[in-house]
Amino acid sequence: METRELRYFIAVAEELHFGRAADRLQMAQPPLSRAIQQLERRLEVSLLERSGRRIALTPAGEVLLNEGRVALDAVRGAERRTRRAAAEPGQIVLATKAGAANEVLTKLLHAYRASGGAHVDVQLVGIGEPERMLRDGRADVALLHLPFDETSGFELAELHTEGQVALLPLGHPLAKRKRLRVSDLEAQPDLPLPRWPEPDGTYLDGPGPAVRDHVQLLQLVGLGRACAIVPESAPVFGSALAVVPLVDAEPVTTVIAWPPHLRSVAVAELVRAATTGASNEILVT
Amino acid sequence: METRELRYFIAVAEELHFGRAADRLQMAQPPLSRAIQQLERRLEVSLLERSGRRIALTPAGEVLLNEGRVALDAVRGAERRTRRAAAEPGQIVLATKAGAANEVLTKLLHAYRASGGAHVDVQLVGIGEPERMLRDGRADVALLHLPFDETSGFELAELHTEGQVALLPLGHPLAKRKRLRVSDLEAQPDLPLPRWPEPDGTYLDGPGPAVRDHVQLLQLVGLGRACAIVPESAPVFGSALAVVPLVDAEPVTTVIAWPPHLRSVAVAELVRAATTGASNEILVT
DNA sequence: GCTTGTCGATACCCCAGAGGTATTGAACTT
DNA sequence: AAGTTCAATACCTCTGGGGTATCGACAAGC
Repeated sequence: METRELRYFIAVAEELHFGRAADRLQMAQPPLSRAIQQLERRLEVSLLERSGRRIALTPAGEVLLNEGRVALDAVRGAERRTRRAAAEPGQIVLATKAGAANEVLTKLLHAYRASGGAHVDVQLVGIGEPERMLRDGRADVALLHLPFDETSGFELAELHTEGQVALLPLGHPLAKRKRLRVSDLEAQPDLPLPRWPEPDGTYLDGPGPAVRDHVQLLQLVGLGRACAIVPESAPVFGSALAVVPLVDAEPVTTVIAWPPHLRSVAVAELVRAATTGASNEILVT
Repeated sequence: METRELRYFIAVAEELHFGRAADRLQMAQPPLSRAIQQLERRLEVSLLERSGRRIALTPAGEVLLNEGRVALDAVRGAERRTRRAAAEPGQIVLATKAGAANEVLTKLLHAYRASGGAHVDVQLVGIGEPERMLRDGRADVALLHLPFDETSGFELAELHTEGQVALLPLGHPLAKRKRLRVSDLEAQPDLPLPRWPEPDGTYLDGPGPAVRDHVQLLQLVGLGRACAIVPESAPVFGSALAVVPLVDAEPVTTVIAWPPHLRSVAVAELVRAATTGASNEILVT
């Protein structure tokens, strides 16, 4: 199976519409229809249910959609990392969520520099981006946050675990409490929890305001439009917000993640610096 | 980048010889040379060092070799699992090393059957094969053994941990001891430890006999040609061998592994049955 | 009911490019 | 210097991927 065929199938499977898929692939519809038929003939598998002019995925089609996405990411990752290895020899790209894991990151970079490591290009990006960048090869390592990021397929080392706190507007009744439970926050219809984007960038329906980044979140809380649950170390800047510990929120673990089977000495050295600096252990080897 | 190009490059990078690589790919040498040049031109990266008529990999070439292997496996895995999903709906292929993890496996299958799961096709295969089968899609789940198998890129759940024991021919001086250390075995030049195959099927040089499977191993020990270090639960059948506990051998952990991002309900159910039956926890989610 | 619009499949054409053979030319070996 | 090895080049063939025009089935509108 060629990556071209995979790209075509994934486009069709996601759009469930040959015309739109062809559009997205910048090609005409007839060759796309033919390519999918040919793929089905070669695999000897029916991937699409063509009842009338509606199309739906067969169970086998579902499998190829899921596995194909992973495979395509792996190919793209290989290509990008090869390009970067040639263009900037010895350089490493580290991706992390802007505003998160600040202390961990600075400690990590200091330890790495002290050990004489190569140049690290730190990319501070949006929600969910570090994971995507690591998957498609735009990054060599990433700092991810469990349980929010999907880490399957990566190798990990744990760096830091912390509790979460509630952010509330000053003057709110709950703001004076010494500690809170998550259910206390959920019981406030006037102060809903915000909605974060799904991996595909869309938002699920719900009462809370849709939120994109940390700054926006702080602003919304300050305006009394939402409350929030954030890791203890999340910066609150000078915002006039109340911070109340949560006793039953899931703890957040910061991990350093890298693609499997990595042989890059630079990345290995960075991981070593990170883990010995934080004196933590490796989860998966 | 197309999988064809990846296949070609990997063949050349492994053989470091266009003629042999072309041979392996069942094609003529000139089109292969051209394909690689074209790949380098498209990526704008020099992958091979052509000094005279010798060939060597550039650093970028090393990256592409490593990452490309993983990516190719992912594509092949997607294809095979799609084929199997269509050919045998609901069926799961579980791969494990023949003769290993017997009790764990039977307990697992019982728990799964009790929970009303689908049909499981159990493949008992050779050293290192379960891992390969999981990587290239011939299996949906595998029982692997840490620290021997390479588990990077998979999701895992721990099932069982056990110590290792020494196997010695009856009558050997060490056979009467109550316990041994690994260094005791290594200090016996007349009774070397056997050599197991590397992932590529070749054997490293060394004093011990090259060994392929468990039966062969038991025979060699019985003949007084080798000693062995095996997990406690490894079956010794009726062989007349001495079994002595080892106090400092690395413990062996049996894990159930599956490809990342799996949405198959059948596999999820099997993993659930395995972990609740063994009452153990999941390592990576 | 007939029309119109939508959407996937078919028919037919074109040419980029993948693969083959014959050959060259550079780099080692003897 | 002659011979050998091995990648690169020249040149040819033809598969098959992509385009346009069109058909045929189905749904909605009047």
